[in-house]
Amino acid sequence: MPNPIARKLELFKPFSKDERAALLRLATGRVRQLPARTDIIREGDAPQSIYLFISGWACRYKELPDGRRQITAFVLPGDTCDLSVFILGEIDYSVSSITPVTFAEVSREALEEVSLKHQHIMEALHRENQAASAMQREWTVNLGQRTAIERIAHLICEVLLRLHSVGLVCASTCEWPLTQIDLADATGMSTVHVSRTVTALKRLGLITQDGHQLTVTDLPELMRLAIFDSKYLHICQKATNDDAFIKVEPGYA
Amino acid sequence: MPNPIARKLELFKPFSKDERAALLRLATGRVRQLPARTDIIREGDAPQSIYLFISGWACRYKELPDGRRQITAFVLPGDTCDLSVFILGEIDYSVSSITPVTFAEVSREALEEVSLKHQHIMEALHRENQAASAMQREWTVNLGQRTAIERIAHLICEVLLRLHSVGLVCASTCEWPLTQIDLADATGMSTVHVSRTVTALKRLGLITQDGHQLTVTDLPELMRLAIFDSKYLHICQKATNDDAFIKVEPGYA
DNA sequence: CGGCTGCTTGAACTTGTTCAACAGCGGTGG
DNA sequence: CCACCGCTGTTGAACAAGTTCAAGCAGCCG
Repeated sequence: MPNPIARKLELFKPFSKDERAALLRLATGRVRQLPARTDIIREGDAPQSIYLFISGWACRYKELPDGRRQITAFVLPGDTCDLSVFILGEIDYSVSSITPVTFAEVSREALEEVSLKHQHIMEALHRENQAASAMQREWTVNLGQRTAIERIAHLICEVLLRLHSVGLVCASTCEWPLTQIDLADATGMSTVHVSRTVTALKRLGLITQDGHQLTVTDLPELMRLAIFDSKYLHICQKATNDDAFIKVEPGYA
Repeated sequence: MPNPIARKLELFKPFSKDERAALLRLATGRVRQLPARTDIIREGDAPQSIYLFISGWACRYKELPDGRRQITAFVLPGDTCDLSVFILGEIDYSVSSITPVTFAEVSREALEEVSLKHQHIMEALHRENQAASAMQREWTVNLGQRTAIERIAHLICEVLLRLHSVGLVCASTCEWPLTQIDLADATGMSTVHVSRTVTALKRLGLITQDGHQLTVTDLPELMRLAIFDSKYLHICQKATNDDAFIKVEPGYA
């Protein structure tokens, strides 16, 4: 599999050979591995690096002092985390691995050096960052306006398309390491209701699960149910042609 | 009143005389006024300018095709909207005025020119942008984890502190142009329940309303109820000393 | 004055939560 | 190898939170 970071950052605009090489150097420099369910960043940290995620799933979350926990985003291969450190200083959320993860650490200095020489790489990182903001807005809509089944369906659509954009979906099937507890924390629902809702999606013939694999058996209908409009992901269409099983409709309709 | 844009952008790091002058030039260049309840940006637009809000309230929102509407942020004096245009191209949300608003339009060219000459201004704009992302994350938490009364309380705390940071709060009182419909769209609740919840906050002696003015009569208790931690706003502490009536506790506790 | 919009209140209803019991599975240790 | 344990997911039943429907009221503007 090609490096998901290059793949993801190139979605909008292909890199030159030079740029790709520079990016690869970044992504193979200080590579770290962590086991599943381990904190990578804790709220209040002020890390001196950004992270480029190479493999595995993680999540960003915030906790209330009484233990309530909201997952605010999933971090998938090819994602970066998080450019804002250098701008805001202190971080107001935590990041934790869900599966074992590997990621590259890029120091502020390394990043600055690259940004001088390779403007396009910096631009791509900023675009990635803004796309993450757009996702955050859509999550706000998801929690505020959608019903339980719409929420879960929407989340599945989002993850599937994002995984697809980095080549991690095959025949509408992808890894699915999320527990229903994760799903509950991401959608603001109780685990009990998540269970019932996922069951409902299966009974509707929209998804099936086999171990840690999830298959979307009727993506158009899942997207319709979720009122899913992929525009907010800002993923270039070109990427979605690799896999004949995914056809992203322009707009809802 | 001093220009809220300079005031807001300077919260983190004061500008030089030169920079302040340049910013003022931007903010007094192409100034536009719009009446209340008017769209400023529509989803799908690709504006060639960013907006610096000088006076009045606006909101960012997204609509589902069936009419459900989620306000994802309030835009207050001193806020900018939205740097990401130039990075992502097409915009995935709408912005609409709530009161009559005045704002300055800054073209891409003007911005690029300033960014070359006045690095600090650009940095401040980026910081503002990242702070908006942090707010969006907190809104996700608000909708996902907090109960009705906590949500409304949290929203009031946020707006009060933000207004305070640009000098628009006096003796714990501020303008409050939001209808309960706005509040409902922002918190994902029905207007009926917003009404009951606001009434509850009044009965608890935490807030009072007089026409379009809102007074927070017990901010510490409101913050406690809301489980409000101001850190996510990334507002410098210094700003909050101007008004003796507001004391932001560090952390919840 | 009349009509509109926004706010309030009651009552019935819906959605999702909580509590509780249990099943399945994988890992660990005897 | 089996017994046991903890974790995850499932299901039922009672319950709570928030919605919907409906009516009425207050304030504002023309």
